[in-house]
Amino acid sequence: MTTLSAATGRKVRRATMNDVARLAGVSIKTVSRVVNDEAGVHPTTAERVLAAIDQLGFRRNLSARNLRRGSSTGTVGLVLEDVGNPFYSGVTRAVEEVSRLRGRQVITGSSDEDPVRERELALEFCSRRVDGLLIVPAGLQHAYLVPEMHAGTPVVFLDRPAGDVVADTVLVDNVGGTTEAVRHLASFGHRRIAFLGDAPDIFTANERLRGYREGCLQAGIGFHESLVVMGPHDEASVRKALHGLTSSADPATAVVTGNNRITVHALRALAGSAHRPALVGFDDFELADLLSPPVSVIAHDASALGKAAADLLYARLDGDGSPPRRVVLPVRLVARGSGEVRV
Amino acid sequence: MTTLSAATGRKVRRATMNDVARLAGVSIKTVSRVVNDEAGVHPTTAERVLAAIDQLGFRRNLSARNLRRGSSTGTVGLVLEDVGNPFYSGVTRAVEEVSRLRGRQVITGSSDEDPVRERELALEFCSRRVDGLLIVPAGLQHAYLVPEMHAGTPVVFLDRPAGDVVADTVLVDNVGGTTEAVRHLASFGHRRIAFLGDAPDIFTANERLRGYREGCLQAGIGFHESLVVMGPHDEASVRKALHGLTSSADPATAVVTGNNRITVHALRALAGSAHRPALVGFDDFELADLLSPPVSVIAHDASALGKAAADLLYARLDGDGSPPRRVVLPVRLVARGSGEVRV
DNA sequence: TCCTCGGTTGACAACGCTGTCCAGGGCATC
DNA sequence: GATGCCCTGGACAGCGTTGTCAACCGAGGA
Repeated sequence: MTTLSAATGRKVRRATMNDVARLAGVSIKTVSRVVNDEAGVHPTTAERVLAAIDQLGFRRNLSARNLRRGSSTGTVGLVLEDVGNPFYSGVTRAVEEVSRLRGRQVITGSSDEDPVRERELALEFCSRRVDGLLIVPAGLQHAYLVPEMHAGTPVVFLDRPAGDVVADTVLVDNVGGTTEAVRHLASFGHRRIAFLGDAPDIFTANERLRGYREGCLQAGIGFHESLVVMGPHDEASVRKALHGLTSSADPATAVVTGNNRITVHALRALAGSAHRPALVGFDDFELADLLSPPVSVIAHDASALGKAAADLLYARLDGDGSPPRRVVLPVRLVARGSGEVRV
Repeated sequence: MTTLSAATGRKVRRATMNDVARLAGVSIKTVSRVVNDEAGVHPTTAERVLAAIDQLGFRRNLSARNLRRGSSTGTVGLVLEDVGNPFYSGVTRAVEEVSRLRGRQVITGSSDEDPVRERELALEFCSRRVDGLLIVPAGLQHAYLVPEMHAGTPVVFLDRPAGDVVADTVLVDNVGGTTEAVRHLASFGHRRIAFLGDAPDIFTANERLRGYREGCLQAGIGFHESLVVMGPHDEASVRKALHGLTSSADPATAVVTGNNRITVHALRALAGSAHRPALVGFDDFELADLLSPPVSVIAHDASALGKAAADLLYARLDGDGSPPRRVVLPVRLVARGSGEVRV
């Protein structure tokens, strides 16, 4: 590979084993042996080789090595919505942690919830011959992965299931969590409980809506379409939705927010308002306990999600050939104050 | 490459161009031409090849391609302290963004502030022949990178300078920011302003301490060793330090915290306490505006940092051979309330 | 002295792909 | 009918590395 030297702007070529061999006056195979700590090299020879390596700044080319050995590339691909989102960076960290123990590197990419971009990323990773793929799916079409899976690249879906592919999947208990949130609020006397969710084509948003409905039914307060707003993303739309919900003739006295971003937008919208609805948010977030009132949440663990998915992937890489599994991680309600307000 | 098929547990081999060629009844070179959209293939032939590709689930092996072409691997390596930390995940996102436009993938790794781990990661990335390296340095020894840089791998240091290597570096104005924080507090009448910083062997911690001292001198309130505590990491030690500072005979009436983690620990320690010292924290963080009182901070932009570093790296990759640059990004004081309290 | 044996070392091919160069066939031109 | 050119397709080498196999060398035993 030739490239411009940062220091000099001169064209440079990285030293190869051949260069080292020439300089050390040995065959290339001997260099290979030294580099790979293989037995059967005379100490004196090894020393000469090491000196040459040092002098030339040689570093073994892993691509060539893997190509020749036909072995794994030692990488796994992680496609998520946004590496910058604290929730996903927790996932990333956990995946990295597990991968480090397995001696593998993680390549990440953000799909920004765009199915096309997801596909590009995943296939690009496959071209790089990652040993496995972890994907937070955007959209519902994943048939494009079938050839890859068939060719031996294990795929694990995180946080959401794939649309049209049977594969390992790790989810959190979206339905159970939201159900519990509603029942919790109802236990404090609330009967007009609103739900503010993400766009309904997102799996988790839909599941949480299901859980909300289920909670309403279980609490005996009925499910009212008018108390549901799906899709608001930014602060303005959340503010507007909240205003609509709490200022109607028969206003909502409590709100369940469908994810951490919506929760934060809602908190900002409600800041300083005179009478605030009770609130339980899906997803925990830092400092929730320091707000006033502290925010009650349905908590689940990004690292647990990442770890479970990575464990599953590595089990496949270890040869686990059992049928695809679906793991659902538990969530727990953390009562901090904002949800424990009587009507 | 052989591996176990996730679906069947059977050994599978990915199809190669050779397989495709055999199936389509053409030469391997013709397959290559089709795959690379090269001109000069009869449409009928191309169609036959594409059908074979489809049938076999062939996907070009990028490692082999890059090896043969001697071209870039299309990857850059990013070594930071912890991908899970929101600050760094903002950096990661920005790097990814810039890289995407340049058609490159990002490989990340967390050093956990461990120089040995940082070195392992960086050199592993070099073995993978990343086109460039972005490093948030841990420790002060980076001579190990000299052969790599000499071999043509550009390196940009982020957030902190390297110890013993002259290279491109992107920093934020640590000194200026802390100086401003102290002067700001002093302008509200504070004369006993404490500083709670990270371990002094971390560059940013040390710089911010310098800024603190400078601020004290500029404000004419003198620098008092007894008002400085460096090194506390966890909530317990921050709590202890704060208690010591605010309950002495001549207590601190204001505090500057040295980074976002310390700020958060301090806020937690101070929560519910009767009279709180004025506080300005280094690093902005989400929800700072929603706490009571809202937290004043020295803000700087993780994405700006990541973008600046990535831009610098890609300039080098584009052949920029000018002397190493040091970019210092501005910070700004965001007054939200916690720092605007009179003595 | 010859042979064997263990310890070292090297020649060579091949991993999957692409750049170079050449062959064959069809067509227009002379 | 011969010549030259374009179009299509293939043979071959080689990117940097490692697995295979064989060669060499000195020592020790028959």
